[in-house]
Amino acid sequence: MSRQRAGLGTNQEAVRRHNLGTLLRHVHRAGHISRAELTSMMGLNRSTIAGLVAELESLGVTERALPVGARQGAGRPSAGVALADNGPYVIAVDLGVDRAAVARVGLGGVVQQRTEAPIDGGGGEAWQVGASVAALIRGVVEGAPAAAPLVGIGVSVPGLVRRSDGLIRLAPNLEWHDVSFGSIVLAALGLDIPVSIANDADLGALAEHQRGAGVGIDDLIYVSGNVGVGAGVITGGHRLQGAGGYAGELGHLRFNPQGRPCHCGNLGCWETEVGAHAIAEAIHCPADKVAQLGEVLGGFDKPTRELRATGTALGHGLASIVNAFNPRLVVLGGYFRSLFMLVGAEVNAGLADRALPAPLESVTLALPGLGEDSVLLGAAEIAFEPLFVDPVAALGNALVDVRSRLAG
Amino acid sequence: MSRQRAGLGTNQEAVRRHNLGTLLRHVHRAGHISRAELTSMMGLNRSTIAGLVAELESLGVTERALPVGARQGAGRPSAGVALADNGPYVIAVDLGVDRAAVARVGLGGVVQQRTEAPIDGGGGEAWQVGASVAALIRGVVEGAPAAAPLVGIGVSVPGLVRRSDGLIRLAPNLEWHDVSFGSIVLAALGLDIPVSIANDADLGALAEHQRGAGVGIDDLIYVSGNVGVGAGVITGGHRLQGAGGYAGELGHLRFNPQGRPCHCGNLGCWETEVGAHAIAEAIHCPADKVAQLGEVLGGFDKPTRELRATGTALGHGLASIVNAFNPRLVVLGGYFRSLFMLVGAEVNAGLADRALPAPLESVTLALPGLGEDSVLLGAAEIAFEPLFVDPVAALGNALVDVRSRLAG
DNA sequence: AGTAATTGTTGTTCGGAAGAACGAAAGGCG
DNA sequence: CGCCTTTCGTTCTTCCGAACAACAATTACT
Repeated sequence: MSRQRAGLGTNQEAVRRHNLGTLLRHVHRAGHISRAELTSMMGLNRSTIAGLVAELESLGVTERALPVGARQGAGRPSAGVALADNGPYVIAVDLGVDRAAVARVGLGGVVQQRTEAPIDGGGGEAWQVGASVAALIRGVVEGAPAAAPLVGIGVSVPGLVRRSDGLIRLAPNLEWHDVSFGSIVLAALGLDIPVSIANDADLGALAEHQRGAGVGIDDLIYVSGNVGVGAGVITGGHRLQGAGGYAGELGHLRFNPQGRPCHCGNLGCWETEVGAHAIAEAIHCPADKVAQLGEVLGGFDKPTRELRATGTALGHGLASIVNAFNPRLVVLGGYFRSLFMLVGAEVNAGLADRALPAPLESVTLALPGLGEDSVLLGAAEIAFEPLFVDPVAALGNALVDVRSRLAG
Repeated sequence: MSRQRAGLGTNQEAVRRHNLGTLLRHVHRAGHISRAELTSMMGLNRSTIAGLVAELESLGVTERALPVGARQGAGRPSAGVALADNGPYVIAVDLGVDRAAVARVGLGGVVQQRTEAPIDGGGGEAWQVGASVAALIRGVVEGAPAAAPLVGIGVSVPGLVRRSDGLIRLAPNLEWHDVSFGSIVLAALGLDIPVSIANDADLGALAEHQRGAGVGIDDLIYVSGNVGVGAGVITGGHRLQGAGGYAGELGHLRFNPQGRPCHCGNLGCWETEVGAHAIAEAIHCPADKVAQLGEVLGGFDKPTRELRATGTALGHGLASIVNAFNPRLVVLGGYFRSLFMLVGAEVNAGLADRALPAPLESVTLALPGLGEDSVLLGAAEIAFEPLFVDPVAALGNALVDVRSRLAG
């Protein structure tokens, strides 16, 4: 779950910090869990768990709950650990091509409040979008209890995000270059809290791994069809980020060097065959509907010949991906969801035809288990992350009574 | 450095185990290191380090050494921690297409003894190869001090290895399917010790990361030209294995669908353009020399036009890889080493032409820092791994006086 | 009702990291 | 050359927190 900083020893405080964070991670994952389960899962003593739970309760994060329902055999029922009302929450932002979604999300991945608004995709300046997003954030923060601490903001962006500082290097469909969106939003809000920014497909992968179609699966890929084609990779239970954070740009895998020109400057990238513009052209979809390609595809009840060919191309590209990453699961998000429901047979056939036998035999293609909210929940996850690394410190940095601060 | 099992808490013994293992890992990496450096790197107290070092000394793993040379400023010089003679060692096996190399490797990656012998690549049955390898192992074990404990055996294989049990699923150039090579070697030796088996490119990546061109670089790829084309990926400092352990099969990325047939059944895999057979054909190298393609290429002093085209194709393929994984370093091993020395300009140009700007700007192509021994040292690394996870337990399982056991 | 099984609670033990005090070994300086 | 400063090893003590033991609480089963 956690990857330690290399080479460090474990000192006394680190033990407590890690155990407290791990316990909270379990509660976050399960929502409602018994102390007995925590004891067996964490491999610690009953009394140790009791101490940790007591600390979380005194921090206002969890509260004692009734025993969790189904039991087997005799014995005293184990007390439940549940998430507190007025517990910590985060703001999740999903920046799409034509709209921004903002939600207040509590522990357990509970969407407490949600709004969205159209944004000016093409020529919209970043500060304008930032102002719109800030307004949406104000809206969802209004509804939060004053006592609840705000841990941070997580933002999903359809583009390349530098992991060292969250700078948006390139978001082709927003036409952004080197935008420090975190600073923009914080300035518009007048707040100073941690902002985590990441690529939309990466966050889709994270969310599907945590609470979607990929629960318990430590090697999965979320392939996102969202005008451009991107992917998020979870390997060994961790996000594959790469040196700069740009890993997963699978839309620009070489696919057909005799193919069409891609906006990246090359010929025949995979995206030129299975990207939104290519599909829109194949089904004679008007250009202004490309951003809603998922809905358009959902309107089909039978695949056309062109769509079947696209499905095969999708499968062929996935074969390269399966060979390279050997995932157990590939989740098809964005408009690929609708496409896969139409031409799943062709996709699977194309994959089976081109992948190596060994990696092929253990892989499954699946639809997202969280529907459209994958990415938003992923944004919430990265915002929560500091809380699981060091609960006490993260709560110390969190903001309480955000509403009045926003007013002032 | 170490990835904990997910969800577990840290109990008392785990702390000591982790600290002892981490300290030993540092000594293994540096070879000779001062206690003061260990104190600052691990973030623990002086007295704690002293206790850990004392335990390692009593285990016979390290011994007290003179202060490490260069110092700055005043103060008492810090005692050195050095590797003990008669310390633990492993057997590393590198199974090539036409020869097997076997070495006795001590902590610090010190090759203490090394042999190799030709093996019957094409039709050689696995048990025959296993017998040859066992004989080589007997040879290098002969030279070991009787008191030194043997921790395990690490084996590198040019093929797909299942990570759950080390089964060799497919080694095309050995013509092996589903071979349990570990059991075969152990049976031939009459011993029972841990055997770790992995793909050659994976181990090359590991070794270059640990002590080669990629020291300190947590995101790198080792691309191996070794008849077939494979790759090992280190991401976030850890091996990218995938669900079954087959990740990194980049030789079968789709490259040119109008291209030549590949032995995997598809058309135009990258391997059909930059694989050994393709290159051999391009330079009119006789078929029986393909296994020595590296040496053959080393004989060129000027690239031919065909080789320059191959270099460009290599660069184009690497562009897809750089887009997908965003490494900071790509190490070109096997015959790619010789090829890169000849046509490095074309490779770099091909890469720069096709990769996305963001991942491109931070990536470097490099030659292996360990030459031909990358893979062998990687095999030693995986054999040592249990020692760093739990030194006391691993030494408890290790064999002492192996020579007499082999005789009996 | 009685027993076995499981868990919460409380007080104690114990392992090991941290900290303080002191001596040892170097460099720098007059 | 002696003294001071700096840094480190050594030893002893402290302290944190996980483990453990004993007992009470709560269920299922007979």
